[in-house]
Amino acid sequence: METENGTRWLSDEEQRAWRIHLDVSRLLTYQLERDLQPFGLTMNDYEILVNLSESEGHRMRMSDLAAATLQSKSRLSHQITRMENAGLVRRENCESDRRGLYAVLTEDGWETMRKVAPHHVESVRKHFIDLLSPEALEAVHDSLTPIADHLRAQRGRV
Amino acid sequence: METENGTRWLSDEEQRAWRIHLDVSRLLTYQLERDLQPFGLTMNDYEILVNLSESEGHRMRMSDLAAATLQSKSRLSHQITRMENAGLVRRENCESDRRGLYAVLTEDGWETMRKVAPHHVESVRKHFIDLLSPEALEAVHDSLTPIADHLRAQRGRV
DNA sequence: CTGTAGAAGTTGAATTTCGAACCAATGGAT
DNA sequence: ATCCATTGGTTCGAAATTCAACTTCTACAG
Repeated sequence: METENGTRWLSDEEQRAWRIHLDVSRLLTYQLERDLQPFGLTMNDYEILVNLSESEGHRMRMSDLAAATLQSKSRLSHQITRMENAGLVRRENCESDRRGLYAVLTEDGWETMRKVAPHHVESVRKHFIDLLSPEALEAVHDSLTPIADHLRAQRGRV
Repeated sequence: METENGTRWLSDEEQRAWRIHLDVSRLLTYQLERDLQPFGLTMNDYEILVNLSESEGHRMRMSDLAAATLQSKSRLSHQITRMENAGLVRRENCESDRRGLYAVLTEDGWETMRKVAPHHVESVRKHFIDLLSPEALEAVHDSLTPIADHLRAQRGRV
């Protein structure tokens, strides 16, 4: 599986596994995005709502939120501005650290979350979870976990 | 695992598997994108180069290319324009169907491909393939395949 | 033939994302 | 106390993406 210049090319199995992972991840976000559209939300919006909903006080520091959702600060900042305009969240400043800001779920944001969540879960089931046997589910989880760890470690590195 | 309103919420295992898949797919594209940056290419660029390289005559119809790379026609059109400006591909029209266009790899595009491919493969290995045991690789492939099929079937549906 | 629905691609404007530069506040060193 | 390197966040301009409108051509029904 190695050639003159020393490159370890992918075997057929490796190729296939890699391709399928790539395709699924793209097709899946495409589909979930689509299922969310009728509610006027994007996956990004939704994920932020989830994170805030699960946090106490329905609030999170901007940087924590950025880290949790794997977005750049810049991108999150824009994102929150849009959601603020849509009335889903508001910014509140943080008195313990005067540089800091909280993104806080509004009543409207909370309501939206409660309304949309069941549909989104249904969507995730239909297009992913329910297509996996319990064993497959476990296999996927166990296989992917070390990769996630590895990638998170790389994340900040130069 | 079901609640009053009939929603089948995700179990903890399901949650975890789902989250990890999502995270891996994001972290991975982020990382691969990064590894490609020194060569002045994006994953999109690269994927188009691959597709063209593997096609006979180093050419593909725009719509086939769009389908193969899961992009919209519009997006592909812009993408090819950029790559054309970068000298990696050129458009050629198709005499069998006068609406049609081929995207064709230029000599430069081909050279770039040959130069970059080993690094990209190395990157895919380092951040994905080599972190999976052969069994895990097979499990991932087998688990994800039906999902990909399902999603491709949904794809065009209204 | 002719008309017309649909396919192939492009275009342009609006939106989103990225990256770098920026400002303000913090927490240690000295 | 005073630097000053870092952290938290925003902003700006450039690049990428989306969405709808548009043109040209094909295919095929009548």
